[in-house]
Amino acid sequence: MSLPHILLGMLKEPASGYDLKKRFGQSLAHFWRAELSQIYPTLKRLEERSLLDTRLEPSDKGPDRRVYWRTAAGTKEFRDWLIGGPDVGHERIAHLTQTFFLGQLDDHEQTLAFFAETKRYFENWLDEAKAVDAQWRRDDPRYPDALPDEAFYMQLTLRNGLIKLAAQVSWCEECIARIKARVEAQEDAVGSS
Amino acid sequence: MSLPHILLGMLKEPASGYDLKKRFGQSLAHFWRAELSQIYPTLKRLEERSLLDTRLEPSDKGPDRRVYWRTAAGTKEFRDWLIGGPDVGHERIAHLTQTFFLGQLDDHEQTLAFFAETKRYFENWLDEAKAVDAQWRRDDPRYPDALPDEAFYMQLTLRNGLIKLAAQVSWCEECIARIKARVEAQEDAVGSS
DNA sequence: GTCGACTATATAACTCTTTACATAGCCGGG
DNA sequence: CCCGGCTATGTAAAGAGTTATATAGTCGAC
Repeated sequence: MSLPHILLGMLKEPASGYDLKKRFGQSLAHFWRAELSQIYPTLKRLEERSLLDTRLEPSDKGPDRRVYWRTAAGTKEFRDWLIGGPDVGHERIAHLTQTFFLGQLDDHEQTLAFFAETKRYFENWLDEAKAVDAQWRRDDPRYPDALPDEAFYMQLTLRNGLIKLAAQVSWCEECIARIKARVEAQEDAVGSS
Repeated sequence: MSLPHILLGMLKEPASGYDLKKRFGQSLAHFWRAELSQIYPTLKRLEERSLLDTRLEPSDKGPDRRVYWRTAAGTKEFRDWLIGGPDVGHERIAHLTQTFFLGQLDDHEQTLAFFAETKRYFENWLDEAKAVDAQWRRDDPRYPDALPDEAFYMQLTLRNGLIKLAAQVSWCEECIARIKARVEAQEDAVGSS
């Protein structure tokens, strides 16, 4: 249920579907993704509900652009979404469903490879987040606590990434160490039997 | 794309759709949810693909139960899912999309309320996870590292919860402190102008 | 001059997911 | 005896989301 609200949030300034897709790619993409084929019909539906208004604009480097912006009703809907409290309780974390069943795999090399790859994934993402943090710090002397509101709250989402990704990496390290210890304990048991 | 694989994972032992829904409710529900209306057609499709086999069983306390279990092909499909590497990179975290846009809300009382509620949510969940941890420890002297494989990997998902939820709570605390500091800085600026 | 890359919008087909509804047997309480 | 709650299976409708495809203009490279 979030994409319509996210698009409303992004449409404080007028933009086309194509613009919005590009803006997703930057910071928002780390916690929400959307394809053009989902964005276009969603914008259309928001216009039908009078939460957005639209007009065609000529483009100097391609076909006409359909630009959307929030109506007063759209702004109200967006604010109600924010004021309505955090949208929590239905996260889906596929890699944990796999971890949950990993005991059905008898080969511990495969389970170690699973956690090694998971760790690599989170480490790469953490490095990326650290680079963004450093870049933003260089770009604005007010970083992070004296930034204007909009940038400040975006920085809070980046902080969430830094904290959570570090936690994930250390969880992976713990898993790997504990699995290795189990494997060694099993080998000892076999050796002494 | 995970529900079919999750159901295959749960169907190491035969079960009906109704059973599976109840099993979801216990530990798995924290990182994946599914309604009966999604489970039933998914089981049917898995049977059509010959990954499950089924038979009707009489029930002593209600209508007949349709019980499913994995075929050899189903077990292979399930193992391939686990071996295929972690399914990461398309998590969706709605409350961070809200945080991202919170700067568009001018009233800092509302943004503080947002983080207070987010913190409350994660704290409750963390308390629940700690209680499960303590219960499992009481129930089995092998807890946590000498458990049989299946229980051990489930414990790893619980550990993930304990680590990540603690990180989320401290992130919320940091956000609240930093927002309050900004509000005070703004009031000082107004007072001295 | 045409080919590939980028800009730009959109539909089709399919699966996933949620909410609501329909059906029906069993059981205990009032 | 009927009602509510639990067991049990399912369908309908709508929206969410992915992958593939179609169309078409601009621009630079070769």
